[in-house]
Amino acid sequence: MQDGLTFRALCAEHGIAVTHQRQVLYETMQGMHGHPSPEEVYASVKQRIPSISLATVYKNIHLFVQSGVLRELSMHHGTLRVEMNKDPHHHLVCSVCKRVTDVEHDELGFDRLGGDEPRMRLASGFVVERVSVDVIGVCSACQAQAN
Amino acid sequence: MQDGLTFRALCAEHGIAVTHQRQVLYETMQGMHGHPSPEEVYASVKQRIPSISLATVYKNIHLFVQSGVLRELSMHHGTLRVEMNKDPHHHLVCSVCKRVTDVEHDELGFDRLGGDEPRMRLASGFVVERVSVDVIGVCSACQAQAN
DNA sequence: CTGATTGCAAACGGTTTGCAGGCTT
DNA sequence: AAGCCTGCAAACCGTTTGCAATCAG
Repeated sequence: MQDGLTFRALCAEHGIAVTHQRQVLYETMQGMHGHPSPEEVYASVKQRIPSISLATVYKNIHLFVQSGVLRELSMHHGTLRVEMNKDPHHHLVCSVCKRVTDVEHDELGFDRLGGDEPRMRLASGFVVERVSVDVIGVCSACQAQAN
Repeated sequence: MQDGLTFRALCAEHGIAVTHQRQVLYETMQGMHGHPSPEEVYASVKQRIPSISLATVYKNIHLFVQSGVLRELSMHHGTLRVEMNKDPHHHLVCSVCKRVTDVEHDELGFDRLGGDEPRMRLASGFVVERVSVDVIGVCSACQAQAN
């Protein structure tokens, strides 16, 4: 099965050990769309490995992210979320139901946003209240400490 | 004292009752800069009302935000943060120390970001890893339900 | 064989809730 | 007087940790 080979290669590439739970975890997550929470991932993986523990899910999600196996992750509505969409995109966060939906960069029309028209409506029907931009990186203080 | 008048007016305007702890809470928060967490606000308010409880701080922060007395709030590093900066701005989040710093829109130079140069450095020395844009608003499903 | 990884259970930190007494309107 | 607001303590939820047994390299 080629998935097996792929995962072995991935692990070798990133210098982490191949365990059964890691492989199943990885495959399961690849099959999930959106922004699954650890609990959701756990529930899904449990179908294939009923004995797996939530702690293992957490440990390995962190490992995947640290080692670069998983692309990125974002903190939304207070729980850890993993980003499954590998294409460049942004997020629509509903202030009522808190659901997070992806949008392509182009659909946003940034040239019209950010100014003085807070109530614009996107093609999807989403009414924009405000735009929050987070620039993630390393501050100069932490760069200095890194030596 | 004019602060008292201002706060009374604010409460009337937003239809909430005036209590001593609310007033002190509000004044204290106005005097804080950055993105204080409830614990930080609590510690600060405690200096003027030693008997205040953390639960009251939480309840009132939520009330302030709900009723519009406080401008906006953002969820960063998993804890509730209140936005004290009323000017339009964005956030620099350090991926190492997690500290959040404000940036004016202009300093970001969006025209150069978002493309294929992930490692640009801002004037402040902050090295950009990625940009995360959240568009907050109401999705069409929730608009339909609001009737 | 040695060290990393697992599963469990207990600890943890931030947040919320139920309740009895006190305060605002 | 009626009801909202407070402070306390317990509950809660998502996440982390310590540990002994097990597994990968």
